[in-house]
Amino acid sequence: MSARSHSATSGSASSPSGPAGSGFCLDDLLCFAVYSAEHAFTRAYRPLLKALDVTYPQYLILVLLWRKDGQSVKALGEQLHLDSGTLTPLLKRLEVAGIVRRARNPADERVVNIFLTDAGRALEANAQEVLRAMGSAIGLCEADAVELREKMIALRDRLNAAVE
Amino acid sequence: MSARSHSATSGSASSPSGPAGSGFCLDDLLCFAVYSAEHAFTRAYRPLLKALDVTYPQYLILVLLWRKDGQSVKALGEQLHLDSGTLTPLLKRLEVAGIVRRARNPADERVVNIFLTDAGRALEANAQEVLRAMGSAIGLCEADAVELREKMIALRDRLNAAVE
DNA sequence: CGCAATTAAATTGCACCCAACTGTTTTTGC
DNA sequence: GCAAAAACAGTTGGGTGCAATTTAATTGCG
Repeated sequence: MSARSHSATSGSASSPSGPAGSGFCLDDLLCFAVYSAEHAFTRAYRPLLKALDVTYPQYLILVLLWRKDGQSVKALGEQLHLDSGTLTPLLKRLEVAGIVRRARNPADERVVNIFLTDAGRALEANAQEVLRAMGSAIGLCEADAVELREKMIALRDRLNAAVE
Repeated sequence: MSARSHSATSGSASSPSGPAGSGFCLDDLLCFAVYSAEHAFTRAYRPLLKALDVTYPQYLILVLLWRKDGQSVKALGEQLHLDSGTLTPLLKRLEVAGIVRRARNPADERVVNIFLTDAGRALEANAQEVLRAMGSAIGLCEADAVELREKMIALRDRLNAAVE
């Protein structure tokens, strides 16, 4: 008898707006709430990141590198939950843009380490402005944002665990 | 003096795991929590939806059509926050799969209405099983799931409002 | 009525994301 | 030592998502 909650059954009284059909409402689904919030974040970031000339996933890579430079493709992938099929072309684009440098690890030729260029490091200053703008767009006090973030991380980890 | 919270400043004491660098930690960012939770949902749905032979965005379209058949491309797009550039090829794939039928609206030839086929309607029964499995993977009681969902929807709407 | 503005889909081009596979390099098990 | 297994990045192909443009149909205003 494990957890059995739905948040998304076709439940009797949960859809005040439903005009027709037998199905459930999209806004009843937690998965859709997360799906559409994610798109809203991407949309909100887009104009801000245009100033840095990077996309949102590229920005997440930069966040990791600003914190710790020279990480391997695998290490970056584990933190973002992305594999080389996504990362290799993305990192190549960052390299072409002059933001990172890719270098085989001499001690282990299987590994490629990613290093920020001077230009890549310089972007961090601009990113502070992005953070500030997003903080105000989110429109939550610090405590509420932290609580929501922790719940999302916990949800993510449970979902990942359920897929093994 | 509008809202000014970040949930994501490089804040003093928020990163217990931080080994290096000047930047902030990825898990400190609410946007990343949502980003990775969304991917976790997609990953969790993938094996379940494989039984129906549809992808996750295709499933969301079906949820809308099960509720109300014959909606226009525009109507579907407004509910999913997607435009015709995404929907047209997706709906064509559903049509090729024999799940929906696309038909120009005789009353307004600009509009294309999407109708479920018998096969498309038949999938709804299987979807109940998907819902049940996701409910247990989410691992939240109904009340917590509803609360989290409402907070995500509110966050999404604030973000969308911030982009105009 | 007639034509400009608007609306709906479709198209094009680019970036992301994943599954499946390939080619090296390193580690392991004997 | 050396062959099998594992690890890592890269490649390919298909689906998603969005900006910008195009085409066709409708509306609205003079």
